[in-house]
Amino acid sequence: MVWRMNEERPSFRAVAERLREAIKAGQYPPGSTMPTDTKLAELFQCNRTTIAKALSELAAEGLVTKPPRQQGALVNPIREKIVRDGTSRYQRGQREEVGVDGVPARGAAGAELARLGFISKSETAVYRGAPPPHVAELLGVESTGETVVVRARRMLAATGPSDPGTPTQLADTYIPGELAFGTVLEQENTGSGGMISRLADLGYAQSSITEEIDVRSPTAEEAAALGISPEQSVFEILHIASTASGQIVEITRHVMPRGLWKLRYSWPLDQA
Amino acid sequence: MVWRMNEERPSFRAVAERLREAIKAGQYPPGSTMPTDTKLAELFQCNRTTIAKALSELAAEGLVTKPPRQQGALVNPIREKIVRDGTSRYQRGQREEVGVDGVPARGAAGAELARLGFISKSETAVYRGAPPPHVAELLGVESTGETVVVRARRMLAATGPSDPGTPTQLADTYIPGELAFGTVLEQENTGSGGMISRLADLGYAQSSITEEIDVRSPTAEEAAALGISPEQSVFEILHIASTASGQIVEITRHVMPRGLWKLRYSWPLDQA
DNA sequence: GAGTGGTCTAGACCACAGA
DNA sequence: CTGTGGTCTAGACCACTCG
Repeated sequence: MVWRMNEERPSFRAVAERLREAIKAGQYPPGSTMPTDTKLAELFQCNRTTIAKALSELAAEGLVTKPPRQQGALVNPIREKIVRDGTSRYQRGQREEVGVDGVPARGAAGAELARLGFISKSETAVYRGAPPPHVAELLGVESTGETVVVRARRMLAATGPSDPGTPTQLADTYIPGELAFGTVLEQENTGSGGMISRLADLGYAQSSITEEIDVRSPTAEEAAALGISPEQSVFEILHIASTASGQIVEITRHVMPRGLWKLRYSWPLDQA
Repeated sequence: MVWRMNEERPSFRAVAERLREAIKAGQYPPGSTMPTDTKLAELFQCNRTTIAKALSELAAEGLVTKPPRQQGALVNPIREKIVRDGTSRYQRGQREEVGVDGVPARGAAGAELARLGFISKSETAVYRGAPPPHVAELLGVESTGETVVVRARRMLAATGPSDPGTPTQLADTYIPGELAFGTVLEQENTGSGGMISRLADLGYAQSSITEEIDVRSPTAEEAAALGISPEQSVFEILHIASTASGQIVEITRHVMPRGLWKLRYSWPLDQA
């Protein structure tokens, strides 16, 4: 037997590194399928387990995904990270470009995707329900029954109209029922300026935003909906919008694969 | 042989879940050492490899660390996540409480740590050097030679003066040499108000901030310096400070274990 | 010298997918 | 049906640490 001695780094890491380079060099282009583990194991002269561990590293980085029950890992079609500019995306100028909803489809996110050569797609479901407990507490509603309007969106990046696209984020918006029940906010399409403008029309103009950012492991459902491997962690951004009087009128929970995004915030300093 | 059939979830995940609960229940208290893999394997009636995979999950979440060459995983002493409030920590009110440097030791971060029952410690090294390439580009300096003043800090949370503490973040600040060479910015202690006030004294008052947030795998050095397992990802926050004229006067790169922190940003909206 | 964690292999079983 | 990936086990070696 050949003994790979102290090669300074474990062999599964060396395999991962070689695969990483092969992907970057274009040997396995974006969107393509990699050889099966068995073939890679032959190629690298090692055990299938070693290949699996190496691919697991790449999956955690978001470079590839391993769709369940499908042969060969999938190379992520999106190469550069998408930038989410928190402070500019909700400003007036951006909002006017907004497409179907408060979170812009052709606005900030759409522009960033376009720069990378993708078009933005989204699926929306609107229904009455209850928010998760920590959201319910912030909104001051019960976390059971029908206390809020939920606007659940799934957003994707596609190379063209016929491409089903790669999921980029889940965004669930919760609006207290007393503001939203029976209003246009229960319609899928909220018109020009989106949800934020409609809330303003109803007398709930947003005046300040807080966003809380956490990184955690995805639930099985999230991993499936985002088409990522469970070893890749996700951003969870809790977007909290308040009126000038301090009332919280809307909370959106974004869940995004950590390998796909970069976040950016800009703000002026107090002049002392 | 006992065949664990389709138990709905793989056994390594079940083991991870039981260990997670045992830790939360206080069976393995914060800061303590868990039994060796071998003993856990006996306890759970499974192979050592299965235990290793379960512990690897917990390490990725930041619940435990597996220090190299030490027996038994270490339970993370810090239970709740520390909140880093990006928008408030650099405002004047916070900065006046600042201890030894621009990033507050007894300021914002110190207050958050105190709330969790910890005290803040830090180590600082100041020297002339070159920033990483992407930072050099932003600063408009070369990425070789001695082009900037580097203020490298390592911050820790400790339970008391005698506790060496748990590393919470690395923060490297880069200031262009033409601003900083020969000034008080090359001293370890920059006095009241910290680095930001000294830059203002020198005519480079900061007027706006941009922060870019990325989540990635740590380098081996970072994992060692932060005392985390390599499977846990880290936040990399690039903090960019500009003057009113748009000149970038300081860039700080924060590297923080993702399991230890939550980020928060707040800002007012344009009134349309 | 024993024990330990990290690594690697060989081999096995299963559910499932595609031919 | 075969092939595949996910999972698990048994067993091995190594570098290292601790008595």
